[in-house]
Amino acid sequence: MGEKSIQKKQYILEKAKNVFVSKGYKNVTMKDIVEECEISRGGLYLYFESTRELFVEVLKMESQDNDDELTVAISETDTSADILALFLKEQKKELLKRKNQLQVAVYEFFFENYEPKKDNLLRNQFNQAVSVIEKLISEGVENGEFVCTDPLGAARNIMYVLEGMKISAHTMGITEEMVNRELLYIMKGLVEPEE
Amino acid sequence: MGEKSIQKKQYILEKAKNVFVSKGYKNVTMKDIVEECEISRGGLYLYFESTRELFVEVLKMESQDNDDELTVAISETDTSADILALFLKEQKKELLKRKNQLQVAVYEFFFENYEPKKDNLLRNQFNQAVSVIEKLISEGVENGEFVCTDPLGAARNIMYVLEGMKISAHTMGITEEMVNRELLYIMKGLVEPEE
Amino acid sequence: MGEKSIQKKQYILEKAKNVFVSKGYKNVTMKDIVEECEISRGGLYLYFESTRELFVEVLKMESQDNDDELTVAISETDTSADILALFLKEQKKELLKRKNQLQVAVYEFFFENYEPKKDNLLRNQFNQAVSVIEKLISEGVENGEFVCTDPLGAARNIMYVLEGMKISAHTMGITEEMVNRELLYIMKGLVEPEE
Amino acid sequence: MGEKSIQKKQYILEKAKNVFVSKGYKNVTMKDIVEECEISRGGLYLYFESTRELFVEVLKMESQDNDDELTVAISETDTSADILALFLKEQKKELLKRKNQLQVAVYEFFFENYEPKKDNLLRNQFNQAVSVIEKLISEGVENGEFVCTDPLGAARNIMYVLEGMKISAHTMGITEEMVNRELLYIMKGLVEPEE
DNA sequence: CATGAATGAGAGTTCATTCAT
DNA sequence: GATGAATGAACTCTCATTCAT
Repeated sequence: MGEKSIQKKQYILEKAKNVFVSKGYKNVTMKDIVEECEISRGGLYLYFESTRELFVEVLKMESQDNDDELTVAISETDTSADILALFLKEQKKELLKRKNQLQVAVYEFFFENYEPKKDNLLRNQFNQAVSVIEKLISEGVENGEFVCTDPLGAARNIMYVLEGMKISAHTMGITEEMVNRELLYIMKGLVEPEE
Repeated sequence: MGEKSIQKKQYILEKAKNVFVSKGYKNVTMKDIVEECEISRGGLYLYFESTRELFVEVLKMESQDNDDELTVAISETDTSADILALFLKEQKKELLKRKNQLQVAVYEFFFENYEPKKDNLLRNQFNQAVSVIEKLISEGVENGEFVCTDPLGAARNIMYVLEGMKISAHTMGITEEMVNRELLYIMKGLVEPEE
Repeated sequence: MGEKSIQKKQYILEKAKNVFVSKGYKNVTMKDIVEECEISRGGLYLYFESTRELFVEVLKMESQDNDDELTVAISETDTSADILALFLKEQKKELLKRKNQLQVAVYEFFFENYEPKKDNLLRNQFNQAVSVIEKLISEGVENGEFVCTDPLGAARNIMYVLEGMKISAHTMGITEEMVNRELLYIMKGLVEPEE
Repeated sequence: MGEKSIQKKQYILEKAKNVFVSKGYKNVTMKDIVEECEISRGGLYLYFESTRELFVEVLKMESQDNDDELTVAISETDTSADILALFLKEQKKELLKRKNQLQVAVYEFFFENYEPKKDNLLRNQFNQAVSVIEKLISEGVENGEFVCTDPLGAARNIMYVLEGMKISAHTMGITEEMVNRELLYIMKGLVEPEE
């Protein structure tokens, strides 16, 4: 497959992402993709043979993009608390933009394609985020910004709360106020330990 | 529709629940239901006109059943801490039984049928659970079992963690050990305040 | 079948007629009839076994009713010209009441059930009407009201024009003005012979 | 849709016409068309999405064909009376060929799709024919072939008689003799005015 | 007689997938 | 590589008709 083909593949993935964003995963048909891309039915099959394969590739593309963003952001900030705050702010932003994300499609995809044993992208991302947060909290404790006897536990707790809010946003709805309240509760737990 | 029909309707709902449990929501066709019930195509349409309607009814049935269970369980126990522990134990049990629950179907259904304004079953259940937990914590604080300056915040935090674990169970997998770890973290936050 | 049954049969036919009037012939299902009658599905089959049978009976009932009406009307009038005018006025009334007649159903029925050899209700009615008109014209000629050398031909011409207007009313539409114009043309041909 | 597709579309319309000719309009299903065309179910839907759309197209095709025929025929004849006679002869031919025409389907279609306000194909054809006949009669009067004080009225009368015979042919049956008789009556009215 | 639940055939429609060009 | 026509399986839904009660 020449360079030209790689560009076309990329083009298809961008268009496919739009479709998954607006229709989720299960609702998407090869026909939808073909129409969004304005290519021929047969043409699509030269590059991808199912919506599943398309979604996997879209996901790879996305996770690559996200990693890049995160790295960039972190490199521009200061203290641990600042970085954690920034991280949470990013999460909040994601949580609140409705109708504009791949999240539902991701859920639908993993419902069908959940693989406990093999590499699970979501789990890896989750664990990675836990590590980052744990490290931030530990550093924060060291330099006196945070008070916490179990940084790992706290990090996991934060991540599960975020996951909880993420799914809630799509099933029962969530407002900015609600997100703020939860994030504040978390931060208070780190800076103002209960006595 | 006489009494006999009501029984049949009930029968269909039981069978339909099985189907939703094993196939989720979106994958289910009227044909699936018909085959599980071993009735004729037209026969099913006498009672329900879409998988959507079937699912709504299954959900009503389930939430009724759950309310009953909860009430019964609570009436048999003692202190606030005990009740909270029992509640969490129940949640844990739910979390860990895989391939045996409606949860995925519920998610899929609410992705499609999310209604921000009107009565949202999931939100109502969530809020109800928050209230119960808040009350339990408050009572626990009063009788010295717990230490907590913000019972409502704590209750919400617990519920979001549970939601986070619930969705995680279906997308990245979760083990008993992981659940225990989280619940322990929560309980520790209530009984052993950080110093 | 007792008297009670005959009444019920009559009841069903009245209701069935409503359905045929509003939906034509081919669109009507046994279900439609059942719903209009508010009886059970099986109940209808005790009396009629198809929409075809129902329609045939409705038609018999109707043609009986029409004969009665015609007789009554004629007995109350005077000269031949008057009677012919009355007859045409009746036809005009029928022509112009849209959405309120069996005519479309009749057409649809005879399209499917046209029988050249056997007794054909429509042909009989047509021929009968031709005879009546012929007689009226002849009488009119005798008493100097009309001028016509071929009363039978004229009668047939009139009937075909009426048939033409009747079908036109349902396929291309017809207005009162248009009907008046045609009837006037016909009457002028009888009273003011071209020189 | 390339040239090839247009040919196929044409092919389907020809076959569909056969079906409409033999089964009328309402009785025809997409399956009937598919079988007549010997193509796949899905294949038909590539070109037409309903029997309604098919029929509309068949009708367009037919009316195009008819216009062509008429023009050709007229250009080859002489006097007004000759042309009128030719026209009536054509009508007679149409009237008498049973089981070989679209007429019943046309009626059924317009029963359902009668549009009083908008362009109504049948009305347009009717009016056009009236104009032609009127002109022929007028010309005939001018050159002494016909005697008629109201050419327009006569033209309309003729067309309604033709319509009447057309519908009668399908509901009560009509023979060549009957048609001849009516046409003769009409012609006599034009050439031998009553005294 | 009367009911209405139940059946199953059949119509409509959509798409994943193939394949000749 | 690319096209898009063609296929056929699968699903939804509706009714005529039957039959146990």
